[in-house]
Formats: sequence, C-alpha cells, structure tokens
Amino acid sequence: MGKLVTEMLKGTLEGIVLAILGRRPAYGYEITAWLRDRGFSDIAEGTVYALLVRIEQRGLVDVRKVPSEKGPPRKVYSLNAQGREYLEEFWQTWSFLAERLEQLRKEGPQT
Amino acid sequence: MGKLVTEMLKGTLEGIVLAILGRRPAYGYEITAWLRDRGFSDIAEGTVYALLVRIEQRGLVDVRKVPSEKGPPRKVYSLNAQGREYLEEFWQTWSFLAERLEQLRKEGPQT
DNA sequence: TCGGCTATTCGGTGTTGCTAGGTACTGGTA
DNA sequence: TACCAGTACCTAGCAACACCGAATAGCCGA
Repeated sequence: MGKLVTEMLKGTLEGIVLAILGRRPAYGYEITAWLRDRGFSDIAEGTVYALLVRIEQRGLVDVRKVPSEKGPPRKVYSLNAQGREYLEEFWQTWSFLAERLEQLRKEGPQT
Repeated sequence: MGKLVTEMLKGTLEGIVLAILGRRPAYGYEITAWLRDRGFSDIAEGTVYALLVRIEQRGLVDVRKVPSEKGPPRKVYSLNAQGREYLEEFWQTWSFLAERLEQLRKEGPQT
C-alpha cells in the first residue's frame, strides 16, 4: 500500500497481532495470510515473525510447537494473562489517538 | 504517556501536524504547545521541529519568517497544494487502518 | 546581571517494519 | 529420479521515525 501505511503500522501492527491472538491461538504463517486477506496486502512475512519473537520475549504470549501435515512444525502462539493486560492498554492508547484524530478531521480547515 | 503512544505516533504525528497546518498556518513552538494542550503531554519539542524540516524538504509546506515580539523570529509554516493532496492521502490511509482496528476490537475474543 | 519565557537546531539512541535472502518439510509432476 | 510449488520458519542489514539532551539566541522583568 505504500510508505504511509508502513509508518503507521509501527506501533499498531503489534496491537493488531495481539488482538488476533486474543481471539484464538495462531501461528506466524497463518497470521500473515490472515492480514493479507484483510487488505494488509504487503506485510512482509519476516515482519510478522520478528514481531512474534519480540512479544514472546516480553512474555506476552505462550508458545507451543505443533506438527503440521504439510511442512515444518508450526509455532502456535496464544495470548496469556500478561498479554491480555497489555492488549487492554493498547486499546486505551489507540482510543486516545483515534479520538484526537477524528476530532481533527471533523474540525477540518478553519476552526 | 509511555512507549505505546510513542510508537503509535510514528507515521501519525506527521498527519496530525499537517492537519493542524491545514486549518491555519502555524510555527513550531505553537504547534508543540497546541499538542501538549490536547493531551499529547510528552511530545518532545525536538520531534516537532525535525518533522517540520522533513515536510518542508518534501515540499508539502511553505515557510516564511515572521519576527516575534518575544524572542527569535518564528518560522511560520503553511500547507500548500501538494501538502493538501498528501493530507488527503493520509486521511485515506488512516481510515483504512482505523476501520480494520475497530473491527478487530468489535469482534473481540472468539470470532 | 541573572533567570525565565520564547523559539529554533542538532547529534546520538532505540524501536520498528522492510528487503532479500536462507533453511526445511511435504506432495505432485515431468 | 529430479524438480518445483506450497507450507512454515528465521536472519542480517537498512531506513524512517520519535526521543533525549544539549546548545543557541532574543526579549523582558526582578
């Protein structure tokens, strides 16, 4: 989609992935496909994997290896208690930002 | 406000500043104060100035020096045609992201 | 004269997503 | 058998962005 989205994703992609994991456990390849499906057409695979490593190291998710019939074993991530807490914080921060931006847009030129 | 906001601001702060300039011309110090007033309590001054330099170099704004009664001359920035076009793009990108995030939040756990 | 407010600039740092590869397992096909 | 596509994961190096801390400079009141 372009540079604009790329920059905006910094800081939000993490929340997006956590939100996905908040619904049900998932593995990297699956998450990437899901994102592409939803319009994030050019999210790099490497980006998602790197992000997963990060949130794992921060202790926001639990991991377990699950054999696949079609390739190497999958690393299935699931949101733990700490992750849910962090996701809650993320939504609050997002609301803060979204509200202010919506207001700016509403006000428009000359206010 | 913390690291979460900081990361989320990447890519959006630029749009925010452009939106402010879309309403009326302004200078750096003024913009910083405005942002702090609106809840962006810990936006660093240096950040705003660096951003203004960037958007000037990209030709999104026009600049003019205006003497101040209370200090060094102000650099007053105003959005030009190219800047308005870019701002429009920004809003579209923002909408794209905001819609998807809202949907994710609505869906919540288990969907 | 000194401190405080106005106003801008700059160098160095950390985080993040992207690029562009590579590894490895399975199944189908020439 | 050899090869390729699909599945699934990982990594090193890069660019962009916001932050921190400090410096510079002009004005004014105590």
